Amino acid sequence: MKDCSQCVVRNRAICAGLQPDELFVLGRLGRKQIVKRGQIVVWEGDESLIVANVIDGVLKVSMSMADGREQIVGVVFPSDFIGRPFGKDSPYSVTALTDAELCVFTRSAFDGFAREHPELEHKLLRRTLDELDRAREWMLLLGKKSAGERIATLLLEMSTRLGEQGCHADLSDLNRFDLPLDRQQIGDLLGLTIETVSRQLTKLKSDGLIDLPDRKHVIINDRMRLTELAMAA
Amino acid sequence: MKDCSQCVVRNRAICAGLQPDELFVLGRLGRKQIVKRGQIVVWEGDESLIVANVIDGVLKVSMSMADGREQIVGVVFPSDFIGRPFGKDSPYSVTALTDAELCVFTRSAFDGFAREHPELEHKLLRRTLDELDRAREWMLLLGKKSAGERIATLLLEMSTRLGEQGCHADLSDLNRFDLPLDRQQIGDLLGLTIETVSRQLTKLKSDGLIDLPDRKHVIINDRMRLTELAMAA
DNA sequence: TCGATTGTTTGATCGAAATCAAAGACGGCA
DNA sequence: TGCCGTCTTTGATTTCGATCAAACAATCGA
Repeated sequence: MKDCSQCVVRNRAICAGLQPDELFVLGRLGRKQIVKRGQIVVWEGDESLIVANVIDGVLKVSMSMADGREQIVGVVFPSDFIGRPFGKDSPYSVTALTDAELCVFTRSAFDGFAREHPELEHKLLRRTLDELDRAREWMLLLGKKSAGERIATLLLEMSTRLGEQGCHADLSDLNRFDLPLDRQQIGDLLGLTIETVSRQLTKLKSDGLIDLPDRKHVIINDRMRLTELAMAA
Repeated sequence: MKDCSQCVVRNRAICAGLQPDELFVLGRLGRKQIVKRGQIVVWEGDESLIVANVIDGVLKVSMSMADGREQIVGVVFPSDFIGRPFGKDSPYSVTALTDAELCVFTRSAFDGFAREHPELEHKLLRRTLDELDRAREWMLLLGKKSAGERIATLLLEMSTRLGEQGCHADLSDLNRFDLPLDRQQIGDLLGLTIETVSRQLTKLKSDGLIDLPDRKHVIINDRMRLTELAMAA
């Protein structure tokens, strides 16, 4: 890594808050890596060799069964952390959903550095606690919500997660975004089939809650009704 | 807390590894609390006021929707940690499934102590990473597994989690245990109804994979076939 | 610009689990 | 010991989403 002080996720990633000299040492351990859409960065079941900060792009975290059924268990955005520190194997795969840019560390080097820098471990702990909250929220969705509720929840979640990225002075943009997932991936995230995803999206559109100008682009017209739907209020 | 050095979860809880003087300080911050089966320890949506180590008993972590649908998002055993540190509100409830004994801290006191003791935060981080792995494994179950696969997975998971508790020289006991959950709670954990849970358990019994001498007691007769079922091998 | 490939929508049918309903078994307590 | 309330099992029916099938739309390379 050339110069962490210039990093676009400098103030949001877990390295934020490190002293300049610490940041320099960490920078020497990491290297920037470009990955193409579809590329697998971490393999489920393999030894956990690397961890990384996401600089740009969106990636999925997924687990699968012997017969190929796959569940997406996390979606990762710029400034988020990926990989499984402090563990022998990675229980999940990480795959780029868009072209992406990562700041990659060998796990052993990262683990060592982290153990010597409590501030970094603290940041990682907070992030992991947040990720656990999100995973549990998703368990509620997968265990109890109907197809319509799941789609509504996804759209709102994507709106906010993507919105956290740009620092909008203007929040109106929250209602327009591009889904980084295709229909199959939405299904794998929501525990639904591609057909059900398509039908539910079409229904939301014909009910006027959203518009779908093209495959990826979503416009939320009625955030309130969408929220009611998502929470079954 | 009188004396942490006598604590039954001394070597397994996150306080393990602290120096005697540190343990003394932490001990002054905590107090032992007995809770009865069914008692709610943490309320979903409320300010996160307390965290605790589980000394004895089993508790559930759950989230619910406005209309009452409930999903159990975690089951907690002795030496596990409960509550949401470093966060304003608790996004989930914690309820005792059996009579239980806790070592309770106010969240603010715990947060403060943790920030000053990197070794404790490191233990908590590892535990949170493990819990996240488990949550994601459960997302795969909720999103993709059939009712039969879910029940098989649950029985094996309970067998190992409960087995980690006692330090069995004799491992044969792993195949006999008491479920700390009733049928409704099993349903809330697996995303199934009580009737489906009952039918699937009856099926496993009539197929000879398990025995059910009474409501709570489970005997695993054929762990291998049960494992195949759980993983759809 | 065309044609092939991939991704999406729409329609028809099926099936696993939910729901509705009732009987049965257990456990606690007088 | 016997009764009552709760939990569990079993049976009948329905439903939501899966599966099967085909048309349609978008994207890309030649």
